[in-house]
Amino acid sequence: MKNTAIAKVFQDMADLLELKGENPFKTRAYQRAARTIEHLPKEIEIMLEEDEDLQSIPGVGEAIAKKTIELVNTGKLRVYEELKTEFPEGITTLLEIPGIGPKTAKRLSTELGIKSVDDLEQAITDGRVAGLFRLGDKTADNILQQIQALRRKDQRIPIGEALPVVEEILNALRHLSGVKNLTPAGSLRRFRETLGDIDLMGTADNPEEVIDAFVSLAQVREVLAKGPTKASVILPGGLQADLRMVEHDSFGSLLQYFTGSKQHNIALRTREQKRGLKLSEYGITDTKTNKLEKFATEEKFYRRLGLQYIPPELREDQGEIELAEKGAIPKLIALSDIKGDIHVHTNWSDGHDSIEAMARAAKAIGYQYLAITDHSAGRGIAHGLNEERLRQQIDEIKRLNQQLEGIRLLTGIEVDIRANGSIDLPEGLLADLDIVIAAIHSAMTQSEEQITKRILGAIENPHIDVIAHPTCRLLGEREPVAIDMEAVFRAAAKYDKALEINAMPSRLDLKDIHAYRARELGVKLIMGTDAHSTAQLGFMRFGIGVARRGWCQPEHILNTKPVEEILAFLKR
DNA sequence: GCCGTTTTCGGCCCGACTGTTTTCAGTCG
Repeated sequence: MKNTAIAKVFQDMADLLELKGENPFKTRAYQRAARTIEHLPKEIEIMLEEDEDLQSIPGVGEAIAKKTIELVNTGKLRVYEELKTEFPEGITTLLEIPGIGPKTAKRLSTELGIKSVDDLEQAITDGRVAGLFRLGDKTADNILQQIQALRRKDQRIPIGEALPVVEEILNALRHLSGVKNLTPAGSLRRFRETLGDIDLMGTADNPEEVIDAFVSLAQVREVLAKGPTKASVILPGGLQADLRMVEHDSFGSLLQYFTGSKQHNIALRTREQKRGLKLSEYGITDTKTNKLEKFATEEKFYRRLGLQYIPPELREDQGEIELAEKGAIPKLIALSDIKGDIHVHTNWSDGHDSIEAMARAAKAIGYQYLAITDHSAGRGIAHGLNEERLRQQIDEIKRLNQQLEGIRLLTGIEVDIRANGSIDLPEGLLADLDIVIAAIHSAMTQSEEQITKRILGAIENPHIDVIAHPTCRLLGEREPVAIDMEAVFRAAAKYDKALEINAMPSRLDLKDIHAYRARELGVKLIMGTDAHSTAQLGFMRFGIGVARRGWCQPEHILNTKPVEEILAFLKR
């Protein structure tokens, strides 16, 4: 059983225990374990194979470890099955409605027999909900509105869609006089791959003016709330954005608080509580003297706690606080470390721009090299290159390399791994290229065994250097294929092949925990944008976000290295 | 149910808002 499935059982157990009115700390223990397991870079199945102690996972103790083993071995959990029989099916779906917690859900279920969101909607319209003790018209109406909002609202939005909109907004507000520190917080600042909402914050001499400008922006569809220092609006796509303006001298603790993650902040506060310090968005209070200390920057906030600064991407309660204590936070990769892009398309296949335009754009970014990797002529891929056209392209690139100064083009291909595992270009031709990237573009519904076999075959192929987007997922559009990633990582390490972090924001494949695990196993990683136009070369920053969330340093990513070293790797 | 540079038992993050109430329970982030 995979980690995601295990996590789901424990999350569901937490919900049911909460409904049952169990000790809230027990409930929280299950929630914490669920969250940690969901984001664990290593599959628990693998941990057990290697005789690793599950209690080394933070938040997993004797009881949850035992239950986890039962789940992995039998595919079921006896206490969970029993717990489920105590409640009507579907009751936990009520908890997904904002404003409904365990107490209300339980009462709706026992007093009105509500089993689903549809039941609830009916009961509100009937007036039955407003008739309950301690619930009234207003509460019932709010719940109804939340139900409708939930139905309208799209799922979590990929960061690639949200970030450009947010930047437009911030740029529009930044030029107002007296504005400082305008920045995103929350999951956007931590660079999570999808976002539930947008948190923005800043300081200004005249905050009200900034709030006024914010709610009158062209992007704003609806203003939900507006006060002197805070406003909430709805952006296109149903995305909610909150702007909060604060005092200059307490900006640091506030930004820290609203950046989260919630788990990171809880861990931090629990730690400091024992030392007599109380942490909040306003600052740090000494519980003896009751004196509040304010912080203008996050750096000063962490320093006061005796901690090294923790980059937002690491704030997930995955061991970063312990490292910061020892001063051992890794120096994460930054966009400026990247020396070239190794995965782009041109108008020779399905890209928009010429090779030369791509080269000039890459040079303008400051890259030393750019690998041209158009599609091969595989089935279903628009204008893929056959043998003859690829030969022509190689000649064209050689010609351009003589002309262009300050940028080196590498010849390459994104070759298709066919459904039967074969490669759709002859090996002799692949041998003539600087870089060969292989990827799956078809037959994505095959079994885990078949897909994994296709990828492993490509890794073992001596002409192939890089595997691109192995899970083939498209955020919000296509689920990842069934694939044994642990086997992929181990084969890549064994055959010294690079795995791509595809920086296209709809892919981000490898994702954060994959990058983490691959790095842990010593797999070389490489960053490609998969750009189909000059503008898309800018996708690199999304890949950097994934790499940073995977705790990657420059040395873990091949294209932080100069062209000679990349070529040495490719020609090895 | 987890966890320990005060503890193997007795704690467990913090503050704010809302609606329904005569002082607060429930929920959220």
